[in-house]
Amino acid sequence: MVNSEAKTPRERYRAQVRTEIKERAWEQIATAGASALSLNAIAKQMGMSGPALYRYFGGRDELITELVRDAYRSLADTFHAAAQAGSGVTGLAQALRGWALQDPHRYFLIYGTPVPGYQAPDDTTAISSEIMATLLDACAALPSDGPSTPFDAHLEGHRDWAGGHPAPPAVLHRALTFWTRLHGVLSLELAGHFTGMGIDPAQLFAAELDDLAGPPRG
Amino acid sequence: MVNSEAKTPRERYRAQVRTEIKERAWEQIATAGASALSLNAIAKQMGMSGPALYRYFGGRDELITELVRDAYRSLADTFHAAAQAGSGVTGLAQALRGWALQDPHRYFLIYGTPVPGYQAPDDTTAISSEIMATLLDACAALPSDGPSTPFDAHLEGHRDWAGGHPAPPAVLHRALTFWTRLHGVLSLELAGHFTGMGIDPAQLFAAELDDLAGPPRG
DNA sequence: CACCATAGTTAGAGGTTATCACTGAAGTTA
DNA sequence: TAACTTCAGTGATAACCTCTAACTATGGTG
Repeated sequence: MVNSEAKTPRERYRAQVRTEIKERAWEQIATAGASALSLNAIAKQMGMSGPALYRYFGGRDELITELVRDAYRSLADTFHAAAQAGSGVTGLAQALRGWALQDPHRYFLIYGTPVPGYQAPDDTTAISSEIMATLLDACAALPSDGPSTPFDAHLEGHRDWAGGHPAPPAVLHRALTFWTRLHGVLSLELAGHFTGMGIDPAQLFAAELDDLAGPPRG
Repeated sequence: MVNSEAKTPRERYRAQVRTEIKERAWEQIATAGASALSLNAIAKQMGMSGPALYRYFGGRDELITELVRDAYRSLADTFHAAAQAGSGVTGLAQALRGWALQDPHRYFLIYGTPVPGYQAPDDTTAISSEIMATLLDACAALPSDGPSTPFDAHLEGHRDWAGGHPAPPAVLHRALTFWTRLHGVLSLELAGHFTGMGIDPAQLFAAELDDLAGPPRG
């Protein structure tokens, strides 16, 4: 018998209830944000009473941690798929934006305001570097490169985060700015800071992407 | 008698208590984040009992709104001071970073994950455009300019947010990217996404700033 | 001094997370 | 089949939270 999946019926049931709880949690997060996530409400919605959920999750924080993990996993999968589609960094960027717009609260759960005491568990940083790896691959495939900047020199000495990826500093730099710039536009868009301004976030995003994927800056 | 300030002793007292409440609220936000702000705790800390605070603020939301307003005001003042110091966009950028690092939660209160039901009152958007105006002034003083991009054309038709500032689209574009790019680096830094990576956020920020203030991109 | 607007109080409704002791049912073993 | 063990779900309870309502007491003002 295979150890990994579907062992005892009890475990099957347990896993099913766990995923249903998470589904309800996602619904709740999608409508009201992570701060409004209520174990009580989820329990009531599932027809059972409050403390029952503590059989499945140690508490609110543990549930949120699990959701963060799932969100990271989802983004990593999206990135992998986009990378395999082979449309380079622009494909990755569009995949990122699509993923973010599909559920803004999920994006904020990862990249938004950090919750007070919470800190990401180790495996999320593993998934995070997985994401970074596919981004680095895409950036390495771009035509390189402009003059070396002082920051490139700094990166030469601090490339641990790249997980041993054999890319020149300029590529690391590009991946980093890809991340920060697109996050800059995206997070402001999702937070609604452009709504009152009348400008089109998609075009601003595209402009940043053009500047990123196009010219090796000089 | 002057209408504007220090009228009756009661109003003086009232204003004093209001500011003390806000001070405590800021302390609380600085340590535990905005989501953990508790009127009850503030009241207890001030030696009075819960509901007393409702004489001074309509509720939690109204207090937070006030804090958001103050945060905007503080940032606008910081920007004005930096602009008057006359060190251009780099001065503005450094002022922004210093202001953000001085109290990260205050930054997130403005530019972080939007709180569920809350939406900014009108006057905060007024302050926001005040900030944008000084940024536009600084950007207009930069040497211009590269080739016109498609997004510049879009901005030509959507420049309402600039509040009638007489700047060419390229300058509007630059101000916008100044905002989004620096916010990208800054928000990720404040959220701690660089801590495990070993890179220096200050240098990444500086690199983005160089790219922004230096070459009219091509 | 008398009056009254208002600051602050307690009580309470309704919400939350979380722990505890208990019940009852399901699965396991003799 | 009968006995036993494990565990899901329960209600009660504690300790918080926001916010409303009614009441008291005090300070400023006619």
